[in-house]
Amino acid sequence: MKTLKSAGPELLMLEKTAEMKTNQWVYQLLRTNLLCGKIAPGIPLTIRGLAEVLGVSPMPVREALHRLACEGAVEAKNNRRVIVPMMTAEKFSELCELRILLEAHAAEKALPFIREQDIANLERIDTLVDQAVEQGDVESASLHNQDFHRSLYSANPYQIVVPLIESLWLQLGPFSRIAISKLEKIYIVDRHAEAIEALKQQNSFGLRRAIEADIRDGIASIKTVEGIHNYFQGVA
Amino acid sequence: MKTLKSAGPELLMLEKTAEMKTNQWVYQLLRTNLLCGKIAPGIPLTIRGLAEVLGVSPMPVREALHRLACEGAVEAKNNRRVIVPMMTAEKFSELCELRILLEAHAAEKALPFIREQDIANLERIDTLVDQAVEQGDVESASLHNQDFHRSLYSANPYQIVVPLIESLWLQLGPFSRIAISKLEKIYIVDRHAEAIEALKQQNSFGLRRAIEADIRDGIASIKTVEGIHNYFQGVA
DNA sequence: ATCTAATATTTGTGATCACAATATTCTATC
DNA sequence: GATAGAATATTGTGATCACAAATATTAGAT
Repeated sequence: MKTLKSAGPELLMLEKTAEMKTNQWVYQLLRTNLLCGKIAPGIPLTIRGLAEVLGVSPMPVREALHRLACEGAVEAKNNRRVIVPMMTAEKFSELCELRILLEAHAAEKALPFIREQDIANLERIDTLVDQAVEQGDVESASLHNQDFHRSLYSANPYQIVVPLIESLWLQLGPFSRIAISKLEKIYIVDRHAEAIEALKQQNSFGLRRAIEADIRDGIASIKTVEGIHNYFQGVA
Repeated sequence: MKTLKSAGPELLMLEKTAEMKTNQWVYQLLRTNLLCGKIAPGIPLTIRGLAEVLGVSPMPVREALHRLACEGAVEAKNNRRVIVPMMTAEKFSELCELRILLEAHAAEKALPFIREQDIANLERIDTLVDQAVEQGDVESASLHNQDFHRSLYSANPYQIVVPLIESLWLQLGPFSRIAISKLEKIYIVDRHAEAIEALKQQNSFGLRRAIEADIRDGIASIKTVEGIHNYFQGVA
């Protein structure tokens, strides 16, 4: 049986800062690795195995795995095995549709709360995305892109939808990264710029369109990736 | 300070069946009590306190509370206190909008997968709702109503959206119950019947409309409840 | 050599303990 | 009497252990 331990410590490590609690560190670390696709679908994740690799007690790992299962990032089988779920074409399609549905709604709901400083902040983040893409820093680009979306939606103080959206991102796993990495720079800049322009004009419909297009561009770019089909049906 | 323990063991108890694991029992019990509104907003929930009331070790309670926090049913403050979140008018409104958005989508996506036996099953569940409402059994009516919606959406085997919807129900907490309890019987029957009729005719648009109307009816009925404003802003 | 049964290992869960951080209560001072 | 500070109690977290269930491995029989 192939396990994570036998597959080698292929985990991307995050350094644990002092003020950070262990459970948060483990959670963030596993979350990041799942989003990167570092942990292949089908490989069983065990509490003790991960605890040993990370050098912590099983307790924080237990907690993090439960939370990730709750968010849909990992799947708790009834054999009481925890694995990274397989991706299927249908599941991928449904996740993308839900992203568009929820993020367009979230953007529209955030619009009335957007102040000048929020727009300035979004422009700053967009610059960071731009720079990261230019430098080919996929990790940063993906991170800042998510930050752009989250910052926009979070302008609405009555927040229900952002956690739901983040759950979708988690379930999309490595695909959100792939989208960013393969995307021509101009696309991202365009869509984000369009969104910012719509914000300035208080143009609700334009904002929806910009966000929807941003997501669709990402999806379209994924389909151009060579050998992307290997990511489906669990073939790592 | 008013705590759960000092407030008395006002918890609605579920009996723990043998094949049920302790953590599931605790989770279901707390979940049910939150949906009933048995636990008032603002009251701090402590691991040890609940463990003592339930007669279990702190460990399953710790797990259940973390999961409920992840689902938005309880709120983990940074003081590391866990409380039932307050309901505000804006939050309530946003939750209802998201319910309509997601459930209409879910219904539409389920439609192509609906078989004859699914329709028969939905009709059976609807009868149960009907009976429960007739007998004034709010608990059963609420349960069967949720079952109706969940069964409909779950016909789609590529399920992403149902957990998101269930999270919304949890965050709406006691309100979903109130809606059922105060609703004139005829309304529910009508909307569910409309939905079933649309299913039979493979009428996607009609199905959306029926589901949306069903949810809106519930919301409308809530607003007629005497003293409903006490449920907002945390006044228990 | 292959299939089955028994053994051994691994795994998740639940319980208990230690500890640091937070909250609460008590006390001294003005 | 009110307020600030100290002492006390409570809480969540992390670690370790015991145990039952599930898996993996081995032994035996045909």
